[in-house]
Amino acid sequence: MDTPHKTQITPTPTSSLSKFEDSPVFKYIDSLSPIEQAKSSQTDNAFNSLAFLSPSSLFPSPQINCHRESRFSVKRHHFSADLNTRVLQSSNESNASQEASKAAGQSGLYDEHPGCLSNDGSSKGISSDLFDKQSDLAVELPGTSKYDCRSPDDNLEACDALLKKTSLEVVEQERSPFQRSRDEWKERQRSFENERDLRKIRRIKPSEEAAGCGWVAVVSDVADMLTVNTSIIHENSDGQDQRTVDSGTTSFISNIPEFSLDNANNLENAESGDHQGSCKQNELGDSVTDQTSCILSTCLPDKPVVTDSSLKKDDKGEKCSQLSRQRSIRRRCLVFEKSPGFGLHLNSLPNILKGQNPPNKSILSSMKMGEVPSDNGTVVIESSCEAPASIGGTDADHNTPEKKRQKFELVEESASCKRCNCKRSKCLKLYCDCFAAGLYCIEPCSCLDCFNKPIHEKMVLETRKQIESRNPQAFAPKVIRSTDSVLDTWGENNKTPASARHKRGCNCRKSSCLKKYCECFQAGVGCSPSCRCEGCKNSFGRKDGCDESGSDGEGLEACEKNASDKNSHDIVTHKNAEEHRDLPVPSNISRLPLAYSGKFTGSFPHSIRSSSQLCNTPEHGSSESSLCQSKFNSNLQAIPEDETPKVLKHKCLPLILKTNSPPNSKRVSPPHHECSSSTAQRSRKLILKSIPSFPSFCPP
DNA sequence: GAGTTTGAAACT
DNA sequence: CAGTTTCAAACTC
Repeated sequence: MDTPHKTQITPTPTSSLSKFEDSPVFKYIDSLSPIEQAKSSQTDNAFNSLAFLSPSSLFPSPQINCHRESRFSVKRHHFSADLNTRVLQSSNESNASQEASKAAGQSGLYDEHPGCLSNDGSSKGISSDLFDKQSDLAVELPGTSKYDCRSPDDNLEACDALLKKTSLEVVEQERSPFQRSRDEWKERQRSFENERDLRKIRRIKPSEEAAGCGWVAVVSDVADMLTVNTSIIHENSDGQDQRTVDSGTTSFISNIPEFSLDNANNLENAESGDHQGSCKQNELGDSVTDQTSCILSTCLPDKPVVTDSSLKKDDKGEKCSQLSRQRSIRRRCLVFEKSPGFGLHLNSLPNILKGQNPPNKSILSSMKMGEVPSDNGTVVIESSCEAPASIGGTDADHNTPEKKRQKFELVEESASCKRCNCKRSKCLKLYCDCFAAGLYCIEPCSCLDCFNKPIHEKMVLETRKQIESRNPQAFAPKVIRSTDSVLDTWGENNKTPASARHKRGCNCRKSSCLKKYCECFQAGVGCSPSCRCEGCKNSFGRKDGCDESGSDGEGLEACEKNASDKNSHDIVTHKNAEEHRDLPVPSNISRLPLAYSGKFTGSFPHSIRSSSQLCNTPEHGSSESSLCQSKFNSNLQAIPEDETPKVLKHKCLPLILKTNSPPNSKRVSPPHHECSSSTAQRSRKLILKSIPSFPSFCPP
C-alpha cells in the first residue's frame, strides 16, 4: 500500500524524519502528547498509522452498510457488541483476530483487491467496500509497525529499531492521550475485525479461496468466532442439548443471510480437516450448522429463530451423522433484499418422492400440517390425514426429541433437495428449478456454467427482474389454492385436493396429464378449464370436470377409474374444516413461498417460524404417518394448496417458512398425504377451507 | 447411463 | 398472439 508519504518524502530516513517533525501536523500531534520530542518516532509511527485512516474508519458511520442490509447495519452492532464483549474477553479471541490479520496480511489482499472478496467485485464488494476498507485497515494496524515505518522512508529495519527503542521508553511513561486513543482504536479495530470476518463469510467464494487469497484462514477465524457463539447457546440443565439461540446470536444469524453454502462447506471442510474422524466436529460444526439452519429460516428478518432442539443430539454419534446431513442444508437461498418481496424461497418443495419411496417418516411426520396463504390471500390450512387427530393432540407429542429430530431432518431435506442439471441455461432461466424456486444452486446440482450462485448475485437479481418484467407472475406460485369463487368458476366437479389449481393450466397433448410432464399432475392438482390439455385424464381432476376425487367415489364411475392405480387418489374431505380454523393460524405465516417477487410482501409482517413452531400443531403418531406413507407416494393429492408441484419432484419438505414473502415461484405446501388409507372412514374427503387471514394478494 | 419424449419457457 | 426453438425434467430402455 503506497502512501502519500512515500512519494512525498525524501529517500533518506533522517531527512524524512526531520521533515516530518517539522511538519505542522506533527507539531500539532506532538503538542497533544506529553511525550517528549525525543520519542517522536513513536508518535510518528502512530501518526502514520492513523494518518491512513479516514475519520470514518475510526468512527464508522451507519452508512457503511447502507448499500445492503439495513438490517445488518442495525443488528450488526448488536452482534458486534455482544460478540465482542464475549469474544474479546475470551482467550481465543486474540487468536481469532490475529489469525484473521495474519491471513489478510499474508495474502496481501485487502479491499484494494476486490476480486478476492467477490468475483464480480460489484454486487457484494460494493455493498461493503467501505466497511471492508475500514476494517482491513484496522486489521493492519496491530502489526503495522513495519508498515507504518515504511511510509516515510521505506526503511523497515531502521523503523523497527527505532520503534523498539522508543517503545521501551514509552512503556515506562504515562500513556499519552494519543496512545490511549490508539489503544481504543485497537480495540475498535478488533471489533471491526470480528465484523469484517463475519461479513467475509458471506462473500468468500471457492474460486477465490483457491486463488490463494487466504480465505481459508479467514474462514477458520470465522469458524472460531462461530464457535464462540456457541457459548451463547444455552443448554438445559439436564444436559439435554436443548439449545436455543439467544437473541444476539439470532440477530447475527439473520444478519448474514448470505452465508453461502460454499462458504459453509469450506468452513466445514477446513474444520473437518483438523478434526476429521471425530464426530466431535465440535461445537463449531454444531454452531455453524445451527446457525446455518437459522440462516435459512431467518431469511425472514426480524424474527427470532429458534433452532430446533432436535438439532442437538444426545449422542455424539448421532451428531456426526447429523452433521453430514446438515451439510446438505447449507444452501444459500436467494435473498432479494433489494427487491421487496424477494426472499428465501423454500416453497419449492423438493421432490418428495423422487428417490425416496416411501417417504421417510421424518418427512411424513413433518407433513402434519401447515397453513399456506395462497395467492389470493387466503390461507390454506394444510392438513394431513392426521389432522383431526392432531388437533386434539398434545404438545407433548411433538416436543419429543424424536419429533424434533424428524422436523429438523425435514428442514435439511427441504433446503437441500432442490437441484438441477441445467447445461445451457446457466441456471438463470426458469428452466432451472433452483432458479425458478428462488434458490441458489448448490453442490448437489449438476449444472454447468452455473450462474445461479451467491457470487453472481447481481446477475441473478437482474435476470430475475428481467424475467419478471416479462411476466410479473413468473415467480409466483404456479399452483394456487382457489378461492371459493374461483372454485365455483372451475366447477364443483373439478375440485382437486384443497381445490388447488394450476394457475395457467397445462398444455399437455400426449401425456394425458397422467405424467409428471404435466404440471398440474405434478403439482397434484386437477386440470381446470384454463388448461389446454388434450385427452386429459388427470387423476386429480380432469378439466372436463370428471374428477376422481369425487367424494367417496361418486365420480369414479363416471370417470375412468384410475383409482385403483397408483395415481388414484382418495381425496380426503376434512369433515371438520372448521377445526382447521381453530388451529393456530398465524396471520403471517405458513408455508409461504419464501421467495416471492410479488409486491405483496409489504402486507406481510416479517416473521419467521421455526420448524417447531410451524409444526406446533399437534403431531400425530408415527404409526399414522406410516399408514399414510404408501398413500402418500402415489397421491400427493392431499396436498392442499398451492403448490405442490415440486413436492412431487423432490423429497424435501420445507419447514422453514417465510411469511413475508408471498408466493414465489414454487410455493410449497406440505403435502398432505391423506391418510385416508387405512380405513374407510378415512376416505372421507378433506375439504380444506381457506382462511381469509390475509388480504388478498390478487386485486379483485 | 444414454437416449427419447414431453411440455414449459423462451424466442421470433 | 401464434408458431418455433430451446431447454431440462421425466421417462424409457
